[in-house]
Amino acid sequence: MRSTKASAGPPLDDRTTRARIRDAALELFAERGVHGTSIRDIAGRAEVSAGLVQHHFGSKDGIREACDAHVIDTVLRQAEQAGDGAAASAELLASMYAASERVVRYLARALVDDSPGVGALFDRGAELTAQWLTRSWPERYPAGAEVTRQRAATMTAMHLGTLVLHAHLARWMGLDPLAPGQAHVISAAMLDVYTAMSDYLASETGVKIRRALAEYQDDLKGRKATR
Amino acid sequence: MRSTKASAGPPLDDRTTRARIRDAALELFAERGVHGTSIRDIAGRAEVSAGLVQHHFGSKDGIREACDAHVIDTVLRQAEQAGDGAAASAELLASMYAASERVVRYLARALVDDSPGVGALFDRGAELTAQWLTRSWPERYPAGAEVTRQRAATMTAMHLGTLVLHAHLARWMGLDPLAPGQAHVISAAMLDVYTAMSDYLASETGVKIRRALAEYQDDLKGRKATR
DNA sequence: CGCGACGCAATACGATCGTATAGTATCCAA
DNA sequence: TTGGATACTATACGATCGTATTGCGTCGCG
Repeated sequence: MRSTKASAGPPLDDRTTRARIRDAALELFAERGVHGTSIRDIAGRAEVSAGLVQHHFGSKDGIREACDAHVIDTVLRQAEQAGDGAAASAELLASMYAASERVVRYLARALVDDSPGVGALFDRGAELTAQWLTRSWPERYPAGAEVTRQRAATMTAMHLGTLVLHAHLARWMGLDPLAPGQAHVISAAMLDVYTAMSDYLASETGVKIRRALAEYQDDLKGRKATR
Repeated sequence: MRSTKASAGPPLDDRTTRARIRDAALELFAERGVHGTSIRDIAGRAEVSAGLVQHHFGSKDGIREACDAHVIDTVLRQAEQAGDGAAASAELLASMYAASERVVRYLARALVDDSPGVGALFDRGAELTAQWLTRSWPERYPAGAEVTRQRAATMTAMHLGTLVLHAHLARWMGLDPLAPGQAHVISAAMLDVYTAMSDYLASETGVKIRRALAEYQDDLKGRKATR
């Protein structure tokens, strides 16, 4: 049924009814979260019966796992192509934006909806960032050191923050950064923020702030050591 | 009942049973999201009956609004005290961490659970950041300009990203940045990331990247103008 | 003393949820 | 031709949800 008969052979996977259901789930999970979406909602958007959703994915958790798997597959595939050039996470993000809007929107929600699979994606991004830090400043960020892990994780969270909080950015900037072709706005803005902060930290005030924080941390470390 | 009789007169608000219910709601909403939390869950954690929750807040949406109002009140109160020194958002974040762990954890979830009230908090943070940008670089970030709005919103999202993604940071760094007394780890890491990126952007590669992006944006602008 | 107001629990209700089951149509292989 | 997968719909069931209702005890105040 549903004709088009397309190519002759194997169940190529995509654009099948199963894929349409999965895409509907991706969209609704991204919009309302997993808890806020019912199987009947998904069936409605995919224009099939609720029973069919269950037939293809077994359970609601099955749909979620299928969504996670599809997103992970897409992201990792893009990550390979993006190479490991400098600022890996920024490029990776950009290529993902271009790959599939649906996947990116789901990813943005899944990062705070604690899906175990998508959590591994954060880890992968943080790992790439850590490697980049070590490559750029080997003596400052040794591989595996605590400081390297902390900086890499924080930087990853900052970059992904612009993804996760896209709704607020859209409201405040008057344009949706997840809409097709708008990703560069965020990339440019992040780069510009780094540039501005670079100036700021070189200023008199910036030097003072850095020194104050360094002293505070030394103090903290000293107190911990003598405790 | 519940003795202590405390002060004589009016329902002073806090530590009343009503406040205990609200705190339980704050915790559960933060942990599982609004959709993932039932009124009976809240009643269970507050050790009261489900009917009492309804009696105090009217409906589930009423509880949510009460949580939002309490968080907004707490945050704004902290924002006043924190002054408007440099890097306002960082200081504001730090003082909030110290004020109430429960409030911060709820805020982290509410920022991606689209609560209208908490959305206004993002706006307030972005506005403070925009003002700081304009004060620091008046010619580069004029008040009200599009570039100022974009940079301020992006910077705010980057900083709040470390809040919203705290679970991933906790997993990757081996310590919960929202635990009492751990906020400085993120502050220090963010500052260090800015410092590192400052070095990077001054390097040969960094200059090349910035030039490439500038050309890309000029190209984009030109194409839009001649279209 | 009495009588509302309030804090609180218990129960009941309709709606909706995830899921199980039964049934129909279609198509490929023996 | 037939028979069993496969794709798909329809319906039903038990659990849980938000909410409304009712009732009980305990104050404060006339």
